[in-house]
Amino acid sequence: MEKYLSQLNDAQLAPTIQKDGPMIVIAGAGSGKTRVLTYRIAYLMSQGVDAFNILSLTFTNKAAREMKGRIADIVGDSEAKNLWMGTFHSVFAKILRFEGHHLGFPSNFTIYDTQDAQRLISSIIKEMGLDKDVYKVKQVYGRISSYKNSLITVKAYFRNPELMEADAMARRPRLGDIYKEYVDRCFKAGAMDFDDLLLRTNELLTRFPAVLAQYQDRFRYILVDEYQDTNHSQYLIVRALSDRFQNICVVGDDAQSIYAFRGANINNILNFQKDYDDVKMYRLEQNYRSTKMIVGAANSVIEHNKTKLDKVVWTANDVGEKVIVHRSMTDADEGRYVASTIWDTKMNQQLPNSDFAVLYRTNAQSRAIEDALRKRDIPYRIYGGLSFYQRKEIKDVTAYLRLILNTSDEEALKRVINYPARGIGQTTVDRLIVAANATGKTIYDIMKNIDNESVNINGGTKNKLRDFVTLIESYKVMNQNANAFELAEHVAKTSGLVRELGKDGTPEGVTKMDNVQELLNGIKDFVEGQIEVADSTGSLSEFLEDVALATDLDGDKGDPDHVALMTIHLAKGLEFSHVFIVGMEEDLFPSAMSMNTRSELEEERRLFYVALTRAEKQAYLTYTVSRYRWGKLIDAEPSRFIEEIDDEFVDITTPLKEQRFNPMLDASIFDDVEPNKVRFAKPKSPKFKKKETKKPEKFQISTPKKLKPVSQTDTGANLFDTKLTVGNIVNHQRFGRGEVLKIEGVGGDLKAEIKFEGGATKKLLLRFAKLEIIS
DNA sequence: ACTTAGTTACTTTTT
DNA sequence: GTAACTAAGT
Repeated sequence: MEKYLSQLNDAQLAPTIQKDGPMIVIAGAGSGKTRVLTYRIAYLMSQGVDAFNILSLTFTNKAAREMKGRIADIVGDSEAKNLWMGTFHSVFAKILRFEGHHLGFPSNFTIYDTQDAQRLISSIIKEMGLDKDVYKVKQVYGRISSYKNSLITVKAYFRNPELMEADAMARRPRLGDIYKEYVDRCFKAGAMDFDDLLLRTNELLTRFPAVLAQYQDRFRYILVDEYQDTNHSQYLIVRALSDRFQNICVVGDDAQSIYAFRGANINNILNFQKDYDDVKMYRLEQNYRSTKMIVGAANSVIEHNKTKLDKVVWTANDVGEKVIVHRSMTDADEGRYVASTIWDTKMNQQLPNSDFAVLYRTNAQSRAIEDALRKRDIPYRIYGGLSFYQRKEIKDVTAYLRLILNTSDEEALKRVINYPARGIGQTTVDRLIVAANATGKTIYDIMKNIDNESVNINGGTKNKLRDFVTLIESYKVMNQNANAFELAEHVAKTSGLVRELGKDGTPEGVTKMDNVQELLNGIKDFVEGQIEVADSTGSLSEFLEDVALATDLDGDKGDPDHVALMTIHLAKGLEFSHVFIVGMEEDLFPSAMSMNTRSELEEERRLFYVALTRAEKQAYLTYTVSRYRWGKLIDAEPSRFIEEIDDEFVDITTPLKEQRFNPMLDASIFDDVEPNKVRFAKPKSPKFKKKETKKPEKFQISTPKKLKPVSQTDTGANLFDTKLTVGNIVNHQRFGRGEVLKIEGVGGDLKAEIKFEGGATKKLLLRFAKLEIIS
């Protein structure tokens, strides 16, 4: 242990070896907080604390796994295995499996992901006969989620006139009723959503003092990482569990709080000292990660925030290079700049691809970067976005598995009852739901007893329902003996799912089939891997729990030498030698939706701070003059954050305020094309060049708004009067090669029907589709 | 009950 | 620029 402790500086050592009592570590970016946490746990164990008595909560499963690995290196595998380590959600899901029966939940309860939850809310809104344009599913879900995070239960909601009034004012007086129905239905389905995992834990600990006492006694030492991102619900759990021994160590950085939008409460970290007696506070301010330039730039940015703790991050590292700011004309140019800079840098300095990361504010920005990297043959990987487990074909398979474990799972049932199609339509399902709601039974129970139920369903359909129940029952029997992989494979084959996907010969269909195969492989790996793990049985339910709480960051397979593409949120906690932060534009970063209040803007700024501090050696900021967004070309303005960096830390290669590219002033090349419809992605069209020198006078006499709208026909003809004819072989970026079968429509509505290799026939708007004519 | 065409919202971030 | 959802037609 001495050997490890000697690796720490004085500031890191102090919190590491404070064994008992409440403490908070304010850890600046790159200051070695993970090291403090891991060594502290190892230290506790070396001081005789039993691993069983330590609970360590992290922000991602990946962080937990890595930390556990590092501790295992110090104290040995077998000891490290006994640590409770994971995200709030995964740890308390596990506890709820044991204790949920106190609350009336079965141990095999389902975890509803966001999609399941929103579907249920959507059907409730429909059943209640409410206007879906007033009660927007996402907004309703958001409200309910924030209530749960603030521990406002249905009861509490109806006791609080202010909340009810607020919803009534927002033209949603029935919100409380939806909330109530949603909670009831989840309960009946034996399901918890993400927020429930925390809310129900709170309920458990509050209502059952004996249970609380048991876990208080068990978790004598509690450590919480990324404390700045905890919400009220998580805060209360930590409070309750640590109340007896008060051996609580929280680590965080208020400057990196970026999850307020999902209920994280920055006050948890700002007020920690008031919550416990005699709190020891430590600060880690020396940054070991970045150059002086990057640290200086980041510090000067965060200075603009009003709400923050006093902390000065400094570094003894080299001065390094200034942050480079680069302007591009369009998002495609931006991608090219990023790709060519990566290429040049890695060639000149002999660096691996994995030294580079491209960070963006929104997932939608990844496409332009991807295209550019692909053209340069630079290996990359996109993190986040739609996770593997959220894809339709994967959710369909897991829905069968969920239903086998928990036939009350309403969302799983609705998903698969008629997929693949077996003649059970919406009407039948609606009637079953009505019957279920009226009797208090689950839909599955109604189906099982269909002969004795008074439902208005005809004999033929009843037979189909019986067949479905028989199918599921046969799976349940199999589940008693087979392992998760055998069962999943059997289900995929016999349910007709695989047959259904096999019929679809399109590239997408093939991909889907591959994905299902990958899922099955994953289950196989899981089953085999779990045999060695002591507290695991390799059961189907365990696999599904992993799936429900998995994120894309978790699995990292394939060639490790790739450029990483991800959102800034996802990049928190990671570091790269060279970091590109793209889309540094007003309305994008800071996001247009986060500029209404100071606190929202400050969160965006912290996000920028997080992005900058990911870089070890070099940070690049790029912005465009106009960007293709929502299928349209939008003018962009450099982000205010660029100017907030002190001049001494940045190298602005192109002045920010230079006359921006304006199609109206400089658009002779586009002739009479309507300016906001101009698409730069087609510069090869011969018409563009031909008209470059013609008719500038049109623009001198018209302002953009008064400009007579050009008819669709003209626009289309100018832009897309390519040589595309029936019979051409074309290449599409995503769909691959195909043959043009038909061309229809006029002008901007010009469509081509293309039969792609593999059999898919698609109608594409030529205005949007990027087609390359091969022959 | 299934198929097709049309519409919409997505594009702020995620356990 | 598309996927997912909805409404109308068969």
